[in-house]
Amino acid sequence: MIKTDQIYQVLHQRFGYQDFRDGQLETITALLSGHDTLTILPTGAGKSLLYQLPAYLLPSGVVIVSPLISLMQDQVDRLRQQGERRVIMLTGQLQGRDRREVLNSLDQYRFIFASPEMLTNSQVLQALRRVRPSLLVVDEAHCISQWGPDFRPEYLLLKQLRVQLSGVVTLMLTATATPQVRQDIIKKLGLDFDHVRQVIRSVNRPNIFLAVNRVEDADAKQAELVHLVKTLPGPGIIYFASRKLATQQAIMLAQETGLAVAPYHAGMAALERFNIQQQFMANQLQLICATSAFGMGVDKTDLRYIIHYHLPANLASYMQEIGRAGRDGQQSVAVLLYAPGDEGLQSQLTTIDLPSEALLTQVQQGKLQPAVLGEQKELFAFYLKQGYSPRQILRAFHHRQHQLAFNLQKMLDYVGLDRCRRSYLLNYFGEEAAPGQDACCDLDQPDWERHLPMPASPAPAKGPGLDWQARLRELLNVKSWLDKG
DNA sequence: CGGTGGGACGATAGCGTCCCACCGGTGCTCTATT
Repeated sequence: MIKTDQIYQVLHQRFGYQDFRDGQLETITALLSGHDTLTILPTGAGKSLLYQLPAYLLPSGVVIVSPLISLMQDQVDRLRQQGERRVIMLTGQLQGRDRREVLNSLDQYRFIFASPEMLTNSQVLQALRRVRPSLLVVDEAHCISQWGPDFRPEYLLLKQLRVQLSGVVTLMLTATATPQVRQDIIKKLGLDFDHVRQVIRSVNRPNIFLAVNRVEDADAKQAELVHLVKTLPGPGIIYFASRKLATQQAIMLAQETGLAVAPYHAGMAALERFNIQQQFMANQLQLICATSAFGMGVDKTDLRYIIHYHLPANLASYMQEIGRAGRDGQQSVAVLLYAPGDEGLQSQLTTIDLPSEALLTQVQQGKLQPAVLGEQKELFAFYLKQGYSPRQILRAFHHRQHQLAFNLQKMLDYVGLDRCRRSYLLNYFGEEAAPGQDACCDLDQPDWERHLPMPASPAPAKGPGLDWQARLRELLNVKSWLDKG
């Protein structure tokens, strides 16, 4: 049994902190006494320490499941800066002899980072079984619920991974999860809800003002967007549900406002995406026009506004996206622009084209190639390979469709509210309504745009060789934003 | 659902209008060609 003073000793000596922050000791104690734990803490609250510290008290390695290679890279870099050398990242980059060597000596690593896809590879799994890890960490655990069923189904195989690792103690980490999502995460990992310790802190962000600006049509929305970007101090992010529009509006806003703007979406080259994120962090860009691809791992503290040009798919995504504002505690705003009919795009995006049962059956029996299943062929092939019957698969997807439609409806209900938006959001996240506060939402303060105590924008950085306008021209010249839409 | 691009058509020489089909987000890994 590990004692509390041993925990503090590691905290002082290894990490150089005097004391824990809210939720940290509770989580670490639960893990070290063998309890599976779900911890929900806001970004910046020190979630990495929750597994880094136990790693120095446990007898074997810690496996961390992460949805993005860039997130893993950040963690690996940070650990190496702290002087930790026993860190490895298992990705598709690691091939051939290097890969064999790493897998053969996997037990010498203290921190093993990997994607869910990599963890279900049979060679990796075999190596992991030899390691007998002491702790499995699921970072950004809401991805299991959000992405697992219809985008990255390997997330659902983590349940089997846990069994094969003899029910390894599991830590689930996220910044936002509704009660429904919490239950879903626990269930999809094959854990028993009643036996999982939950360390949950409020998702309320009192310094983020909430507003919905209703407009008549696309033209009015355009005008409102320009008005907001000219009025609100930056830096900021505008979210779109289409790559093309994100790119077009970035160009338009650069011209209209003279700000340093760049688009960001998954159709752009990795290097370009990396550069844009770096420039944004360094204040060389003041505004990003992005799809939902932008955000995870973006830890910029002084974001002043998040505007949504389109509806997000659900309130959980909305909360994650607006939660990127105001991490410095200063006044910030989240404005959702809504024109009648906007929900059409999002409802289309969340519609899965379901094949007929007959077609699925023929693919299952090998009479037809999975290609006949259309764009979602890999997804359906995955479930068939897992041994589900066509009927089971279709039933599950019908259920999923209802759930997605229901979640979108909740998002629309938020738009149409006639009472405090914050109370509604907090209720949705299973919390009591917060006590009244000065700057809350547009329904309490319709004239908010004139009265919010917004801090000034930081001066854009203009170091030598960091001229954003030249960068913009360069990007425009290669037309890469437009070609890859 | 709504925006957009292409083609047909009409009325008359360079272009407007209408209709229809199509598209729209998120990332990992592995494998076969340039």
